Amino acid sequence: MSNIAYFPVRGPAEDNRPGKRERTKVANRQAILDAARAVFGELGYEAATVRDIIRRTGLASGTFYNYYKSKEEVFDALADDGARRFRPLLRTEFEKAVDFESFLRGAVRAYFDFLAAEHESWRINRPAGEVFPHARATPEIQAVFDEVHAAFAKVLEHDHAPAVDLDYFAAACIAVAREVGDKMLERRPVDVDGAADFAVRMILGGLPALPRP
Amino acid sequence: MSNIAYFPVRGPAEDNRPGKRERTKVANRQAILDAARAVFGELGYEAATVRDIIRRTGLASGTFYNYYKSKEEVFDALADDGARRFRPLLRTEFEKAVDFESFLRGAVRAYFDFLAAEHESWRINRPAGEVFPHARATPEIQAVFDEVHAAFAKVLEHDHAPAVDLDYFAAACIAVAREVGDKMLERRPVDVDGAADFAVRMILGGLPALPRP
DNA sequence: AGGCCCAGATGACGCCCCGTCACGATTTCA
DNA sequence: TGAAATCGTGACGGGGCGTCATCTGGGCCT
Repeated sequence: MSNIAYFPVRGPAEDNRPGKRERTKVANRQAILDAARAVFGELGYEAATVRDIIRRTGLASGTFYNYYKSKEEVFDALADDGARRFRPLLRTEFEKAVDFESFLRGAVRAYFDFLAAEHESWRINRPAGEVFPHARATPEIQAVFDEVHAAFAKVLEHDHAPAVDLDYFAAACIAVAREVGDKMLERRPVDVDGAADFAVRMILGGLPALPRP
Repeated sequence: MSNIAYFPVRGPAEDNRPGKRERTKVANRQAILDAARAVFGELGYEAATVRDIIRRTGLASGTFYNYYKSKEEVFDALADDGARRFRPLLRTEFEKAVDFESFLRGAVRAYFDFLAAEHESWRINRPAGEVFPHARATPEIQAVFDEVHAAFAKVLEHDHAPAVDLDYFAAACIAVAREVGDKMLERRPVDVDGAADFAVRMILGGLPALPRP
């Protein structure tokens, strides 16, 4: 053996790759998240257990609790993840928008596209009838709601639109988008355009403005 | 003591009161339901256990399972109970209605009144943030949805209104009513009139028709 | 009234899942 | 290289779940 010891040389391009500890940590966290998505998809939320999730990763049961406190927390992390990925799309629509109508149309369209895409990674083999607790108000989801609320306020003000009860209005819009979005996913083929058109007209003009099929 | 023994005489008005067996059965079922309502109110749905419920009744744990299969089933029974009590109110509104607008107004108003009344018996001491699985599609709740759907179809046809995508439309209306109703309950004082007015205008005319506060 | 029968109340039991913790392996740092 | 820190591990106690053998008392007959 050379008596010149080997030391990893860090060149000018500093190797800022985290150490092994850190790498396995993020890998484990991600593995648990992936396993959880799969298990929730196959067994449904209620039936899934922490051990079902951790078993799929090959890790020990105790390890799960180094990353998440409970099944609920993992689920919330998945939900947060979705919300976190959606937020930039929403922001883009806000920046593109020139008035309330264009913002609404863009945002609904973005949401429905997002829904359709996510749909694939979830509905693998879900027991019929079970409903995921979509409504969980995780921090990131709440942030999305707040952002919608704020965007509505700004855009409506810019339009010199008459003041409305924003709390009710934003809630109603989100409700319409959610429900029509859900129904959209149940139809074959999935018609994002049609559903988005419906939701936008519903919000902008109510019953008289709806498309006639 | 008189030597003329006392025998309860069953007159022509036959005593068809059920026997003691049957009476304790309905009493137990009701006791479990009441206890469940209280426990769900105090601990929230997730934290509540079958034993919390049965303990409050003084019955043995096994007895619970003579009446309901699980915590879920008891919760669904409570939800069904609410839906079953609401259905006649909805039907009354349908019979009173002369056109779509009057039906919608009556139905929304009835629902919000119902919500405000039920509110009392539930929000006793609920842990903040937890959301009940309102969305559970129990048979009775599904029946209410179907009835709204059917009523919409009949009333709109009677109005000679242009055909719309009833599935989307009914879902959107229910979503608006639910969400605005929820928000209504969070405000002090609870303003049923204002909330109903908002929801009805939202559905009938969308954003431009909303009241300006 | 007395006796038989069975619906249904009872609670102990075994099962499974939960969350913890003491231990050991591996990485990091001096 | 050795000490210290970090984190994976799986056994364990705790507790809720749903069942079942047993017991109790109401219904019904003679």
